[in-house]
Amino acid sequence: MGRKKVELKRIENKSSRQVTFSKRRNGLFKKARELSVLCDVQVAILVFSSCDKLYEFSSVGRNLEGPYAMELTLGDLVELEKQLHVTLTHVRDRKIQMMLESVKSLHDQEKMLKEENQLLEKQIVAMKNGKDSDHPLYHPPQQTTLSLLK
Amino acid sequence: MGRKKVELKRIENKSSRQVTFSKRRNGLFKKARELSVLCDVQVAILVFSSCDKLYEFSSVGRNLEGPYAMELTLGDLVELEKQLHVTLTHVRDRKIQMMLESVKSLHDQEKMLKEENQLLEKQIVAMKNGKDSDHPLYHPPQQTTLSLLK
DNA sequence: CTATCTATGTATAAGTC
DNA sequence: TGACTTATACATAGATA
Repeated sequence: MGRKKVELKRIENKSSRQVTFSKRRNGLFKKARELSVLCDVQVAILVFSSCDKLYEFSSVGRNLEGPYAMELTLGDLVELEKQLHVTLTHVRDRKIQMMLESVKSLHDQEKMLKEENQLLEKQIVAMKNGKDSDHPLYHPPQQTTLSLLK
Repeated sequence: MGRKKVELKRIENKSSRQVTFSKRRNGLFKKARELSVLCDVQVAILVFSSCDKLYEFSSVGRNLEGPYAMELTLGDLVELEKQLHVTLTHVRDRKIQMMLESVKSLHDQEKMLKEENQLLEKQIVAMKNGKDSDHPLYHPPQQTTLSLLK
């Protein structure tokens, strides 16, 4: 849509890529706004530049102008939450996955540590049984030791 | 962009609204794809029709096609992580927060368990020193016990 | 970088099948 | 319903300031 037909591949020249980004981003948002209004739908767009910037567009709140603006859009929040959930799911979010794995790993480690504790306690019991009873002995607390180490 | 200039307001005729929705939605997604490719950015679009349908577009995974698909884009992960962070911050995502708390809690518990283990080992050492040396004793492995419990 | 200009490529509203 | 067609409106690449 310009003087020349543009090839569909990454624009290598940095500055013209930046210019194109700015132009087309605005164009995209405009189209989104139009779609939202014309067809009475909600549109949200997230654009992540390769640097670190986030550009967002959202039609949420489109109908919230005027006297009802302050009415607190609980529905909108719920909607956003749904949207986010879907986004996260569909964008194959790796972070969630990594965190889930992290959690799992921690659970595993926790389990191992608990087993180790049991082993050590058994060791202690075994040693206790194998010696004189007048020795000062370790009495495992009835509560879990965890709470004591708090 | 058609035979007539269109007014920017909700299209009242249901069927032409549907037609326009379909056309413009595709157009929007195409534009998004182009923006994504040309400017090397990631774009996600969510469209919620007034009924209950969700239409999505996402450029994530754009660079994972072809022979390099398996090369694992660490950069993409980092990117996603950054993006996600920003997104989550912006949209005040609860899920991540809960997971982070869960992770923290597990870390805390892990720390406590480790401390407990140390305490128990000290106990054992103390008991060992307080008795005859010809007793069959527990020898803490040089490797971490964790690996043994694997 | 930001803004504007304009030739040209695209998107799409209606129309037609 | 879609799938094409076509006339037009719109978006925008490159140039220029």
